[in-house]
Amino acid sequence: MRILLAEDEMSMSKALTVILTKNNYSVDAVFDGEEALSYILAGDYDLVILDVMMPKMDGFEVVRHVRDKGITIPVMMLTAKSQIDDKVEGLDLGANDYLTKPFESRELLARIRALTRTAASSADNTLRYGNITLDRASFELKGPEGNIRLPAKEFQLMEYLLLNPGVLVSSEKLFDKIWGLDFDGDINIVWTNLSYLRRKLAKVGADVKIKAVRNAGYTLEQDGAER
Amino acid sequence: MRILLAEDEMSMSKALTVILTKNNYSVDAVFDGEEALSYILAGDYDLVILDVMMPKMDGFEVVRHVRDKGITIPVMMLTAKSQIDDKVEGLDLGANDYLTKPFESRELLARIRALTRTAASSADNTLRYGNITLDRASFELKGPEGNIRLPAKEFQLMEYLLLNPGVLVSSEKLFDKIWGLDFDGDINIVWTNLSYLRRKLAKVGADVKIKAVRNAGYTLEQDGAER
DNA sequence: TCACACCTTAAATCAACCTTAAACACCGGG
DNA sequence: CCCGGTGTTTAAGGTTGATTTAAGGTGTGA
Repeated sequence: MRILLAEDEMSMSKALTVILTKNNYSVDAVFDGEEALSYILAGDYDLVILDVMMPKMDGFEVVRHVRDKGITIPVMMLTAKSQIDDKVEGLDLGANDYLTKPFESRELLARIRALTRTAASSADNTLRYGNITLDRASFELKGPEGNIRLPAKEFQLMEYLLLNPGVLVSSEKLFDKIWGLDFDGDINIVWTNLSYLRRKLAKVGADVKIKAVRNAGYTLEQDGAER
Repeated sequence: MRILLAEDEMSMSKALTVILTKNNYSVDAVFDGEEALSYILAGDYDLVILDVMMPKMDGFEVVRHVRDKGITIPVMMLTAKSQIDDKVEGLDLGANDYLTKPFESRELLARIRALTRTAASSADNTLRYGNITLDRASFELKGPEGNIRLPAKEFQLMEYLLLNPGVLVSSEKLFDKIWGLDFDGDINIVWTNLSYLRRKLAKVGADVKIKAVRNAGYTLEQDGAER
């Protein structure tokens, strides 16, 4: 899951980045509204966290521009103010949620989960497909023959595939989604991590596999199940 | 816009109904959790507002059941309590938003707008002709007797022909279009790939064929159909 | 029936993808 | 502060399947 964090106050930005990263979100931090807007337009984020008060363009402005472009990405607004008028303004302009500082990290994380929840993800924060389960809280991959805790990159790969089961996903998509636009390594990194992930899928006795489609991408599919 | 309101306290329910109705929402009010669940499953609502504390089944339970059925309708939870733990629980169970009583109607309405703001668009990415279809996302050629994933070059040939059904296309045109002007191989390559493609068309039971016109090119035509 | 245009097949080549291992970076404990 | 462990990235060689080449085949019109 990729999150764009737009927060000009450095200590807050750092703290949030640490919290989010520890929870296996891949975070890009920007420090003013204009940067935020351009990153949103260019990048492929699952969520944007916007401070209301920022240099150059405030959070409200950013949201307005984003929505004007028809982009429906979930936006969470942060502010020190707690007046209802501000909340109403933010939500009317297209923010999906609103959090007032100070807040607890548990609440932040819970709200992020709520905002990024999709049809494929269940209420108890686990993803299932075939005989495997991915626990998004503990990052554990569970199968009939054991459980393994996945490292961040492999977790994100598995998560993305489980959110799109049976869908063909190009390796560039995975690359952008998990390593971000500014990572300048080789696409090879995707293959390597998929390889590690496959080994772990085998180890827990999964009946699903990550199938490569040459020149096209990957799909997660269940063993004896031809659609 | 249809809203299901599940709130057992009569005065609150009345008040909410008035507010929502005034704002052009059509509201169905129910007064316990079981009722709420059966209405959600039966009805076609754009949003559900759920009180946490209700007779027979509380709001958390209702959400859990709804999500277990794979229903992704936006849910807003209402509660008198304001502890973070409750918020976390509610959001984790699948609610999309959370509002603590008492609240101002402006905030309620703003949050409803945020939750029901939707944008969904999906382009149909398949080409059809005769009894075959070509899925441009998955590179699959589908016919009555089966599906085959086409390799890139054959796919491009098929795609070009399907975009110009019945039109006479010279082999030079295909050559330039697919292999590019700087490719210095033989025109033979087109014949080879057309040959492979024809075999696959036959395999999926297609009623269309690629007809060669001596000294002119090719046309895609349907079996017994002279246009 | 000859030449030309096109077809088919199979083998050779090439690119994409996989796997492994080693290098590197980071972090918590001693 | 150093050390070992964990996680991430780079690099290199292997495998597989797509692409291209090449060579022989078939049909058709002059």
